[in-house]
Amino acid sequence: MSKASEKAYREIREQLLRGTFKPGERLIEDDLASLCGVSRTPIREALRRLASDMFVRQIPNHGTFVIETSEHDVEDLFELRAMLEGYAAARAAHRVTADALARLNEEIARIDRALSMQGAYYLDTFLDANRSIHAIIIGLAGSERLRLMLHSLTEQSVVLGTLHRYSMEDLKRSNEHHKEIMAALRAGDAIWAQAIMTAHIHAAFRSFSRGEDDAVQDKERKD
Amino acid sequence: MSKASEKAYREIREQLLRGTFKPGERLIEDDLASLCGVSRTPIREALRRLASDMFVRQIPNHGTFVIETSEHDVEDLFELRAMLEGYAAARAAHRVTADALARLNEEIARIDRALSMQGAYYLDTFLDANRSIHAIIIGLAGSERLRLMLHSLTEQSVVLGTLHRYSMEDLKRSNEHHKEIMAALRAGDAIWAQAIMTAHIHAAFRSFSRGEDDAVQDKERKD
DNA sequence: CGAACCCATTTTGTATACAATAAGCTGATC
DNA sequence: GATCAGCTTATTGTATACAAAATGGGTTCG
Repeated sequence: MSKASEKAYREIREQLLRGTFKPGERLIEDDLASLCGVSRTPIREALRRLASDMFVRQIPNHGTFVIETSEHDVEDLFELRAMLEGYAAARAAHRVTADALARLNEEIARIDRALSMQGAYYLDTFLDANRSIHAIIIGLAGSERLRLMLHSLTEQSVVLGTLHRYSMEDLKRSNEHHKEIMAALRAGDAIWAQAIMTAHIHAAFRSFSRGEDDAVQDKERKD
Repeated sequence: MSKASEKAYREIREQLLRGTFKPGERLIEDDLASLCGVSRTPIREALRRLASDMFVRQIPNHGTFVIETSEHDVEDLFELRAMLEGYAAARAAHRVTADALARLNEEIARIDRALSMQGAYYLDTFLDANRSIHAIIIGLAGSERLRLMLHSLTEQSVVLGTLHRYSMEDLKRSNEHHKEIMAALRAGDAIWAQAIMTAHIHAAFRSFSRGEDDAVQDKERKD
């Protein structure tokens, strides 16, 4: 945690996201240790964290392997996220505060500005503000367990490469959803909030799924 | 995992459930090591697992502490379980097999027999069969992620001492729910399955909550 | 020619030793 | 008398050494 363990976690995670370690590949603790410049002890801690994040899979006495992901997995992931975030939004509608609404409004405006200015880093701004928006809503739900579960799911969607696949149209619609979610929260309408949030996640999945079509066909042709 | 780590995990978990380690108490790795008869290395692995199970809370460079639980936590836990198991039941209705129905039927009958015979271990039988029933349904849902999340939640409800609080009436109603869930699955009716499963979990919560009333009132009087 | 067994090597699991950091306590100073 | 500094001790974090287990390859036997 304090230094070596955290460093190892970040480094291995980075390599996994970069694709240096391929799905199914076995990760040797000694190799990772020399790669990260630390001993095996913090490496083992890092691998355990990555396993609980479902980035890798550990088999006792056999080693740890990079997770192999399927199309079915992606759909599963989004469905769970849609359900849990919908639930979070419903709870948030009952517990929303003026301060939270103000913060949501600021983030939503930030996305609007970034998208209209068409600057170089509009996507980074979107991703950052989007993360904040969802964090605020999940925070309003007031369940640490729920927060952890959703954190795990969003982490997993990162490793599946579901980001950077959205068109400008997708991003604009996404932010319109944000505005509607905020309206539902302000109205204290839990069912509305839940429904629009569920739609929001499903729409994101379809955007991703559309962009992925070629790769899917390639994969399936091999079988 | 293989031996020492697993032993340490089970031993510490056992002590936590027994209440030997009190909520908020700090757990010293060295003490646990001598208690379990292993070195600190597997102890640290065990503590990490227990932390991801939310049995303990780890603060970097400060130590690990037994989780402190509140009434709000219990309600939160059951609400999440109700939602997730309801979702699992809905998915199960679409994917149910004849074999699974047969196994469900056997477990339900096992509970009926145990409850009607009033034997000494009817509660153990109930708990075991109940676990099987829920495992079968979650398995039918076909989502490893969902299975893991629910496993974590049920583990947590164990540490909160939510078992051994149910009356005979509660257990009988519970098994009637099981029968109705099975009927919904056989009919392939996802909405019915989801609704009755959600009710099933909420009923369990109210049973538990009722038995807990005195303790709750004591707690609240202090504030 | 194939399969199974045994040995060498690699890799994971555990123990111990060491380093770094935090908590507690004594004593000095204001 | 209280507070803060510095030291001592206790505890966590990391490295290394050792033990157990698994993989892989080669040989032998059917």
